[in-house]
Amino acid sequence: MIEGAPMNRRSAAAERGPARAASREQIAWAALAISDEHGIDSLNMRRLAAEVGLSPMGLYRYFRNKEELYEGMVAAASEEVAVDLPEGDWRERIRALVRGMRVALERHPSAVELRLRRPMLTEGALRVTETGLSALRNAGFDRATATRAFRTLWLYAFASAAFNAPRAPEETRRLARATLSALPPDRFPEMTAAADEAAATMSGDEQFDFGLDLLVDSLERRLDASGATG
Amino acid sequence: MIEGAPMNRRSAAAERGPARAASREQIAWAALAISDEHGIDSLNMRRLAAEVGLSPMGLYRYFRNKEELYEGMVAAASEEVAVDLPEGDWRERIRALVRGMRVALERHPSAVELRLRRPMLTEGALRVTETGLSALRNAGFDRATATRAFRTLWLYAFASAAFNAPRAPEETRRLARATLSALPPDRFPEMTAAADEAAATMSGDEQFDFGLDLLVDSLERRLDASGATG
DNA sequence: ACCTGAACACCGTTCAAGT
DNA sequence: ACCTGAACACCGTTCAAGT
Repeated sequence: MIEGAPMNRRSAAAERGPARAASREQIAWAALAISDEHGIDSLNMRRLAAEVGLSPMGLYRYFRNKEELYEGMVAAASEEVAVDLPEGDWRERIRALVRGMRVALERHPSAVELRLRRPMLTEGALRVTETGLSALRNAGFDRATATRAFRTLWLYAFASAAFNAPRAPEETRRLARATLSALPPDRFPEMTAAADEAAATMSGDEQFDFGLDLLVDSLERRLDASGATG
Repeated sequence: MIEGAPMNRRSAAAERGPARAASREQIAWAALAISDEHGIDSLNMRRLAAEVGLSPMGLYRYFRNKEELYEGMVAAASEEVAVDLPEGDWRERIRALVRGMRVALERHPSAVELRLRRPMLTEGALRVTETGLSALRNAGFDRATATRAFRTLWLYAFASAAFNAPRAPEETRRLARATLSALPPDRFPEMTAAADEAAATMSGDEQFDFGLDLLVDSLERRLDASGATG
């Protein structure tokens, strides 16, 4: 929960209209649901208002404008990242956190798109960073390295959710495979030969873990090196 | 050049109107310029038409609809990635390519945003991938590893351009620093202590190179390992 | 055949009018 | 004081009317 939003409206006038909205947060979730399913451009105030049982203008009591609604959506989505990490090895802890980020972000592609437009320092997002920094610091990284490392992992999770999670993975792969193998081999020798492999890298757990392992392996190596030196 | 667009309109009726558009590509570049500077939402057909000296409806002779204009913009931006790599060490070659991607993408933030909505297999983009795959294959990676590795590097370049290149870097850092250091230290001990370091990771070459080195170092290690084994 | 202005169906938001 | 419907200033795109 981000703030003490009014949760007591429903009892007052519940029967009228469909699914009457009770709070900023509930409206933000409804907005997320619409734009995750139909695309961010299909979210409009009139549609959202109907969804939560308000007049279009009624929304402006909860959000000053659409931009503020967007902020609420990002805040809602970032609440969903799991921050209870397994005990034990720091590599497994950080891997679990980054995997959890990706899962949550893939569920809310529109939140990723909104985050792209402007950094949003919501409490949910800060909690994730705090958890990641803490895991890395406890592993033995100095403060500067830990912050740079977490930012890199954070970027990787966002990138995977943003670019490696198409709405229709199978269709995307098929299209990519067809396009690549139809290229002129004299100018695109590698891609025509690797059409299948390239299509396979455009989504999926295997690709995600490949990159995550690259990052974590390097970090481990640096930690060992600094431990040997200092 | 992506296709043989008509380049000979200017001579026909050049004097009328400001900067009369001569081709699909020139219009796409004008659209990129507008949306890179003022944000993708500020790009509209009426404004673009005025910019290139056409009536609003005149644009529809070049692009069937706005979506097709978007495609043209992504195609134009991907032409700008440098694919002439330095001779020598594969690590320097691949680093140069990924750095070049980031530079080009940062110049065209709106193209990154558009690419997010849908994969776009333009010739310029495919040329970049072909170059990267070729560099990795020549270094000795097998086909499957080379494609997964390039996809990871590709993701990293896009993520850096998308999330680590704010329109106003200094203001973003200042805001982040202020927000983080104002957090309650009992619940956010790491972030309040690392506010300066965290703000520094939100943009800049140092952060970019940190992550790029993590990836390239790991790849080098795998190459050595596979060479020792096979 | 080519181009265009008026028009239509939207959408975010203001504002005066309701209770 | 709270809510809302009409209205305004947009925007993408259709379509009939111009040349």
